Amino acid sequence: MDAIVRLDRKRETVVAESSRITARNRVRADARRNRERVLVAARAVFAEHGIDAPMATVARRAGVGVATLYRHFPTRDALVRGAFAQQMETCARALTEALAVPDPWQGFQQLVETVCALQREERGFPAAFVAAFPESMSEEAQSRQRVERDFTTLVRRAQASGALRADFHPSDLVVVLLAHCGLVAALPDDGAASRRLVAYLLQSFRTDPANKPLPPPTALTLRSLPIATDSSRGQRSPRT
Amino acid sequence: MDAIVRLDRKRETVVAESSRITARNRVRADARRNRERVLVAARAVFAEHGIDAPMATVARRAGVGVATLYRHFPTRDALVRGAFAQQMETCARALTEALAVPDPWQGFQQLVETVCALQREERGFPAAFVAAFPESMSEEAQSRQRVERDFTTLVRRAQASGALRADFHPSDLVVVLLAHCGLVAALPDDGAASRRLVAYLLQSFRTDPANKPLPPPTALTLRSLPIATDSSRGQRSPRT
DNA sequence: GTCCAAGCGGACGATCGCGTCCACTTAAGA
DNA sequence: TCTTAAGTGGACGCGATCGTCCGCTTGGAC
Repeated sequence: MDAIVRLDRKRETVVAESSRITARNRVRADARRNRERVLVAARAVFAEHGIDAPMATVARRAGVGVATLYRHFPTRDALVRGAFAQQMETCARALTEALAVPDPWQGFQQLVETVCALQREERGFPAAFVAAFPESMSEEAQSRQRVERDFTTLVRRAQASGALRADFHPSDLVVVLLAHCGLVAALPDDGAASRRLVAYLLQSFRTDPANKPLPPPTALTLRSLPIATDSSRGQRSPRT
Repeated sequence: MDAIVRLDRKRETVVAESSRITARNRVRADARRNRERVLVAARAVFAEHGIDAPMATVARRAGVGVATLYRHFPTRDALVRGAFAQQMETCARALTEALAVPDPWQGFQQLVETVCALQREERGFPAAFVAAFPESMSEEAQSRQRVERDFTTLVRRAQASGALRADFHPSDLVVVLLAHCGLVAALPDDGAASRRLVAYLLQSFRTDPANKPLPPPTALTLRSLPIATDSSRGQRSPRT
């Protein structure tokens, strides 16, 4: 494998394509450490300045050079995906767990609440979730298809049990998640608004609206909104 | 008024401050025309590339120079506000009209649906709505206070009539609008998702869920999402 | 200890958007 | 028609971000 054309710059690519399998274990310790540092820094910076924050800011926060960052994550998308891979996996796992819950409605409810809680707790994750959707939720198309099939199964079961309204459509999950993403992205606060929205939506999904008490209302008024202050504006056009 | 200090550069400012009232009618015809052109172009460009689109793009689309644009709208915020002032006024008017509807629940429902329809139809407006919230919905703090008071009145009435659930809080309107903004911003499509969300929420706001049929579900699946395609990515990081 | 390539950092040129400045154009009153 | 200042356009300087390039450092095999 070493006899292949060595046009200097091509070298790296060739190695990457041909011998990554054998080199897997030969990744330098400092490289692995730096990669991890970058991911931690990326989550912090993205949470603070939004996922459009300058790559250099992430690098500085991580204590590495920009080149190091670009080597590990050639594009911003790759970095975003890397930074929130864990959260994405948790989402996927939540679905599996939901299917395992005996009462299908409880499973359904738990799934929605878990995913929304995840979005509300990790700042920057909602934006990443929305931006990377087609590729995300899992790495490959096949896996995505499985997620879809599993969720449909969950919906069918919950409807069969009589708890989930018959006209709920699996695509409504996307609607809920995107709306929720928008809400938490606009309101980086304690999550009261998020909880409130989720409670409302879950109630309207039930066949029998048992009318459980809602979580407490938010302190929002039309005039005392934390939006468009310097901090949240930074979400859109970040500075160093 | 002409005898005031004329330090060359100060001139414009002085005139603006002292004689704008008399000059109101003396605005040149071409200036007014250009202003209008800029507004039209701004709406088009914002709809296409998001409200972060380069100012130069708006100017080019309007067929004017950048200086002209900056003269009429010194900041991006001013331009955004100008571009969507009409929509903002429509929102405010919708509240007044909702109060005039005999059945308070119908008024409430109509208000939510009107505002959401507006957000869904004018691309770029949702982002402007969220970004400019504290200043928007009306020009002055006093006016904002009136909006808040009127909406609270509407809510009280609807609750007294028994149709709106007692634990609905006026701040929930903010929650609904922000969530809806997020949804339509993420999904620049035909509005099916928006209608679906609004219907769900309105149902969960009712005391007696008459369970009217929902609007048709969206065609969304977990894998065939129009998000993160080139067109919607342009919403976030616009190019010329 | 020696070696060497994987890995590293930071400088650098390119690109882009911003907002100002200034010389020119033109609307509109006399 | 003449005058004039309001209005215009585009070039330009500035600063920020991008992603690459290249010489140096260091992990780890021997």
